[in-house]
Amino acid sequence: MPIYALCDMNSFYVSAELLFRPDLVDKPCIVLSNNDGCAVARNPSAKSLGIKMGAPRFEIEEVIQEHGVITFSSNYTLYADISNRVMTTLERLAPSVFIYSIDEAFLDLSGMENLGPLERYGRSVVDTVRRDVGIPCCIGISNTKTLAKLANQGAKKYPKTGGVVDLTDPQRQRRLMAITDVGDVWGVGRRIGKRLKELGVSSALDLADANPAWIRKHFSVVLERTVRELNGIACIPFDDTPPNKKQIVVSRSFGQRITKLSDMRQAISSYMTKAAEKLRNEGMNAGVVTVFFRTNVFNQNQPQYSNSVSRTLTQPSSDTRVLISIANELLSSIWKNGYAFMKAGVMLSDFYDKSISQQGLFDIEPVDGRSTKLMATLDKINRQKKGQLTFARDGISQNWQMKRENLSPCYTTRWSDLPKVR
DNA sequence: TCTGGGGTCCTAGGACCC
DNA sequence: TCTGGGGTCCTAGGACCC
Repeated sequence: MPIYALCDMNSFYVSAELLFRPDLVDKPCIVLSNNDGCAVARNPSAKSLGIKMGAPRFEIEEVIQEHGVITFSSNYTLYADISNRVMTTLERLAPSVFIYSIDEAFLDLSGMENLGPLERYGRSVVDTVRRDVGIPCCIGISNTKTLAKLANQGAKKYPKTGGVVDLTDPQRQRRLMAITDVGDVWGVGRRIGKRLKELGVSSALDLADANPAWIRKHFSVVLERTVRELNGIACIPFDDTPPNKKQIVVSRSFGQRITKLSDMRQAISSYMTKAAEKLRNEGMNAGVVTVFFRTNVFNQNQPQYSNSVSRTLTQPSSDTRVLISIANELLSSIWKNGYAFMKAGVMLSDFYDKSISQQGLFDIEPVDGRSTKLMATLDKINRQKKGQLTFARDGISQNWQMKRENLSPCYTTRWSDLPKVR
């Protein structure tokens, strides 16, 4: 039987911020999403004030003022760098690591149960990450990913576990599932959780004991797999080779509403610049370009308009200039005056490997080697200093840029922001 | 007034073909 | 004029995740 450990950072974004602000550790702290829109990370002290994950800022404004909650705008450059450090540490400690998200990784411990108690191993991982990177984490261990996730939640929820739970024992699994809400099971979201409860399935244990065929009939194969995983049958492969991306999306809400086509052009062009950069990082060309935008769906008093449009390219490309020009044509085709737009984005999909797609049988245009070289040079310069070279259409004024009022410095990735020791 | 962004997987249904 | 069944491919939309 396989053995998996899930290592999950505690309040990751806040923990990353507090690494550089140890003076604030005892205060309630939260990190806000883009545009300072809602709370996406809270330390325990902020959680105890009742600030919920994803709560819009205007709803918690009172609590913030009353209790002096420290708010950080999200600083993804910082979090990505700290995440890299954690993952590198984990790779040193386990034979196989699958990075699941910026703050979570599965470790494959199969065969290691003979080397001593798994719980002791888990504790050594927690201690090492804490010592080497400074970030607190919890470990859950079991025979399937879904059970490892459950174990991890137990480790987070019950302090006396010391942040490590070995859930390989079936009796222990049942005990924990009995006191876990079905909505807290990995793979059960708000909708399905509600429907399950209406049908009398209210705990994780109820779900584990449900008939898989019945679940498949009333829900889906996805939930059926969850049932089997809760019973210790691994259905979700470990998968330590991340598959190639199938689509790239760059979208943002604006700091101020956009009403002019010229502003929207700037925004779309700058999103496409980012998307094309990601695409080249993947070593891919995109065959389909999509542009979309929408007004504020929360404000039903304003006239609403949202639309999206796609085009299939005759020649897949990763050239920023080509992609921007197509995106702008698409934008013109669906643009309407008289609306206040809140959000827009671009999507690239239908990817082809660069080295293969360049010799397609039906290529009409010869492959432009200069384009590839130009883009490579551009990426190199921008890697050294972000945003050094941009496309004129990205615009200069950019008054639609997102709001980030409490942005912390890039402590670890920009020389000028390096913390100073006095 | 103020409500994130970036992904994946699955399914139902339409278009089309024989 | 009547009008079956089976297959494939594609897309939109729903649900989930962090």
